[in-house]
Amino acid sequence: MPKPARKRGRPRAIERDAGLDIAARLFWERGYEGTSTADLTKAMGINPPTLYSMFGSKQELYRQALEFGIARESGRRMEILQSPLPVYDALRLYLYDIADGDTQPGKPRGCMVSTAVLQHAEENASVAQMTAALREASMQILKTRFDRAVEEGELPAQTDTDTLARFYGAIIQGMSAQACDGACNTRLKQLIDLALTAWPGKRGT
Amino acid sequence: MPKPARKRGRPRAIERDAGLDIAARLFWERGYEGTSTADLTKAMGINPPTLYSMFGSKQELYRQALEFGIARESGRRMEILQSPLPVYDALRLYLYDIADGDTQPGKPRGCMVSTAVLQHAEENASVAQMTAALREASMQILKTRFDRAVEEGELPAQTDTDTLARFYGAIIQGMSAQACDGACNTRLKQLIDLALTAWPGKRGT
DNA sequence: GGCATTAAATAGTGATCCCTATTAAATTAT
DNA sequence: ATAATTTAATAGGGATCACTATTTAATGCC
Repeated sequence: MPKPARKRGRPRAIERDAGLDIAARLFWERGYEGTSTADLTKAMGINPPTLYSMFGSKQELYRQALEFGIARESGRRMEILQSPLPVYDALRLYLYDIADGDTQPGKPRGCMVSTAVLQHAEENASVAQMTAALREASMQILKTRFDRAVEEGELPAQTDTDTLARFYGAIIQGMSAQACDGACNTRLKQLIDLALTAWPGKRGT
Repeated sequence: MPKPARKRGRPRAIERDAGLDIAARLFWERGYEGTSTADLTKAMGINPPTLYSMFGSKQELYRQALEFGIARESGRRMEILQSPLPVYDALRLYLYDIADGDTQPGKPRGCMVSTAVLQHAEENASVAQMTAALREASMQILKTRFDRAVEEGELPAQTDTDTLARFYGAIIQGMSAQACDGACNTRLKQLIDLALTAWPGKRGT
C-alpha cells in the first residue's frame, strides 16, 4: 500500500522545484554575478544553510536552475524543430517560439542562456563555460536539423549548414539582447522574418 | 613662448587617458559587475583615493571608459559608413570592421558595448541604461544611413529601414556574443556574408 | 630655502560577499 | 512519552565590496 509517502523528519520549508523556479527567475533577470545568495534566500524565504544544504553552492544552484529553466522549453522547441513540416517552416516557428520566450509578460526579458555570463570576473570562468556550452549545443541542434534537411534533399548539397546554424544562433542572441533593452515581441518577429530571407533559395537565386 | 607647460604641484602618477585605456580594457573583459575597484586601482598602479579623485566613482569611470573606447573606433567606422561607396558595400565594410574589433589579438573578445550589462543587479540599472542607449544609438546610425539610401534611390522607397537596422544590429550583437565564446574572425565574417544576403534586392526578387 | 599648489599614499569605513559550525525544531517510529 | 531522523534557524567568519578622512609627498614660484 503506497502510504502518503510522507518521510519522517522535519518537512522541507520549500520544495526543490519551487526553489529552482525562484532561482531561475532571479538569475534570468539579474545574471549570475548580479544575483547574490542573500537575494536568493530572501526570495525563497529560507536561510543560507538551507540553500546550501539543498543546492550545494551558488554555482551549483545556477547550474541546476539553468537545467530546470531549459527543461521547461526544450521539449516544445524540439517538437517544433523536428516536426514533419518543411525545415524552413519549422525553423520559423522555432524562432517565433524563442521570440515569445524573450518577451513573456511578467517574466524577465530576453533569454536565460543566449546572453548570459558573456563578460565576467575571472573567478566565474567556469560558470561562463557552462552557458557558452549551452549556446554551442543549441547551435549544434540547428546544424543537425539542417544537415538532415540536406540529406533529405530539402537543402542544396553544398549548403554550409554550420554557418547557417551560427547565423540563426546570432539572430537568437541578438533578439535576447534587444529584448533585454525593451524590444517588443512584434519587433523581434520582424527581425526573424528578415533573417529568414537569408535562407538558401529564398527570393530567387 | 609655450613652455613645457608643466603645471606646478605633484605630477600625476598616471595620465587620464592611460587610466581610461586600462579601465576600458578591464570593463571590456570582465564587464561592469565583474570588475572591482580593487582590480582597477591595481591595474593602474594607483591607490583608491587617486582613482576617485580622477574619475569620481566606479559608475562614472565606466561611463568615461566607454566614451574613451568608443571614440577610438567611431571615427573610422563613420568614415566607412558615410563613404561614397554604395550603401551595401559600406555596410559590408562596416560590419567587417566590427568583426575585426570583436577578435583583435591581445584584446578582450567581443564588443565593449553590444553585449554589455544586459542582465544586472537592480542597483546597476542606470549603468545598464547607458549601454542600452549606446546600442540604440548605433542602430539609429544605421537606420539614418539606410534612410539616406532610400532618398538617393539606392533602396526601394517602401524599405523598412528600421527593421533593417535592427536586423544588422542583432547580427552585431550576435557576433559579439559568439566572439566572447571564442569564435574566430573568419567565422564572424561568414556570418556577415550570410546576413548580407538578406539585403533588399540581393539574390533576385 | 620656504611657500603655495597639486596630487599622491596611508589606513581605514560600514556594508555586503559566499559560506558554515552549531544548535533548535518538526516530524515518524517505537 | 521517548528515540531516531530529517531539516531548519541562529549566529557569525573571513574576505571583499565601493568609497573616504586624513596625512604625506612632489613639484613650480618666490
